[in-house]
Amino acid sequence: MARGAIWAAIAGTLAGELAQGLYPAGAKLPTEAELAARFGVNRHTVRHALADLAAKGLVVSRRGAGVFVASRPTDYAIGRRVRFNENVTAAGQVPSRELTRLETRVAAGHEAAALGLEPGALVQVVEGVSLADGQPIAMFRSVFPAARFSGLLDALREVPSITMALAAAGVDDYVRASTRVTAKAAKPVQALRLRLREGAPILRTEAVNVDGAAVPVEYGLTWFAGERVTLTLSV
Amino acid sequence: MARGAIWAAIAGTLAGELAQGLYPAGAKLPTEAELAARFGVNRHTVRHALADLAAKGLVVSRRGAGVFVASRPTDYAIGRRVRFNENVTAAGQVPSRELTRLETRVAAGHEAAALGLEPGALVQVVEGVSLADGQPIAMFRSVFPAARFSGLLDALREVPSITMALAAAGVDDYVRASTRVTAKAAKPVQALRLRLREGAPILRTEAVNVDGAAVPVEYGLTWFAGERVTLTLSV
DNA sequence: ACGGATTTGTGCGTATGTATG
DNA sequence: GCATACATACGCACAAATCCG
Repeated sequence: MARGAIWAAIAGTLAGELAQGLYPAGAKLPTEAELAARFGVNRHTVRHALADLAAKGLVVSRRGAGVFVASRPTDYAIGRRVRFNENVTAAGQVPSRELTRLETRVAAGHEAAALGLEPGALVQVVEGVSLADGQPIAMFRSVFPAARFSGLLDALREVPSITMALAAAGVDDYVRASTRVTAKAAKPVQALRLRLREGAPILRTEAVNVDGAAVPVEYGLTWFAGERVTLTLSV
Repeated sequence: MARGAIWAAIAGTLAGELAQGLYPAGAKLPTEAELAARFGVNRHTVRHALADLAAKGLVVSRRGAGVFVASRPTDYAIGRRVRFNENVTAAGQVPSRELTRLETRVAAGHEAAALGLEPGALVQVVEGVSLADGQPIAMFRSVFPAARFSGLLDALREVPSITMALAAAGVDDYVRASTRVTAKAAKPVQALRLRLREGAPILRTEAVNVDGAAVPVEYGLTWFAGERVTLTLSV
């Protein structure tokens, strides 16, 4: 700890305590004065450390109120190629997911249309929650043509990502063909799953992913916790 | 100027002078003490402004040496999927381009070979300069099979990127199949276009892009201003 | 090669402004 | 209105890296 600047050591200590979950997301940190006393340094030195953490997106400060644990990830890139795991790992977090439904059923009208299927065709449906460092980031529902991906549901139980399950089904690459983004208020069930209050802002994206031959492989709806995610639209 | 923090006003003033090209890339800014005297503020206030500029990637400071104008963009990702606009926008800059040539002609031997065409086949050729925030980043020459992309030149006049022009021609996705990188010295014409001195280092990349069916759609040469770009090879 | 001057980095102390609760 | 807490700004001092004669 001796080598390097004092502020860097303090920032590292605080970052460790944040990663450890000592302070829950949204919690208020001790005041700058208290932190200065704790580490035995001037308040400016604490501020330098906090500025570093703020630049990394770990904390957010509000004048007159305090310094709070940021709800990460701050940014979620939405481009032609979106991989949840890449977004999360790029933010230095650990991605995980919980599956809440796996089923094969008849496609709804808009699902069949989005996937270019005949009305009444069968589809595989997977629903679940995506988490970063254990905190819910988004709910998702993905719909796949059942005729092409017969073993997909089994694969999804085995591997940790949709990308890998599709790869096992022979789709080694896919791109986002279209995306629509709307803002909604959280319904009770959504608020429960995403650990939000009812009525909290939700970002809803609707996307169609296609393979290299432009054939639709997935029709996906995702509901992001608006307070924890900023969608970044690239191109 | 009165509203807002002093450091923010100073940062804005300096950012404007940088954007104006008052200091060339790589040049040394006045010392913190000099800037403090110029703006009539404490050195800490100048440091706050410089820290802000550094966070935005506009300047780089070296202890004992000084503060220097950053040569942006620092990184230019070269992967299987390269889109100039994505690289530039990811760096927080505004992409643009100037077309210097649009023509249809007989393919040269190496061009036909790269695109898998018969010798003597016709190709569409577009040449131009890519800029980020108005500063030249690279010269490019792209060659396309004329038989497949008859309306491409017209599309290129309409849309701001090659990716979009190809999309209009039915290629909604393409990947970089091969890339070769060499280093050259700027020739007089290149130095003029890229606003470099003659003999300045140039990074020359030669790439073949293919569509989802592995059919070549573009043979491209790009000459990057070596002093302003670092190519990052990924995958 | 060396040493002093220069320049940025770090840290403390103090004072005042401004938003919050 | 009042106390609290972060934001800004000034001043001083020394350390560390670089530069130059």
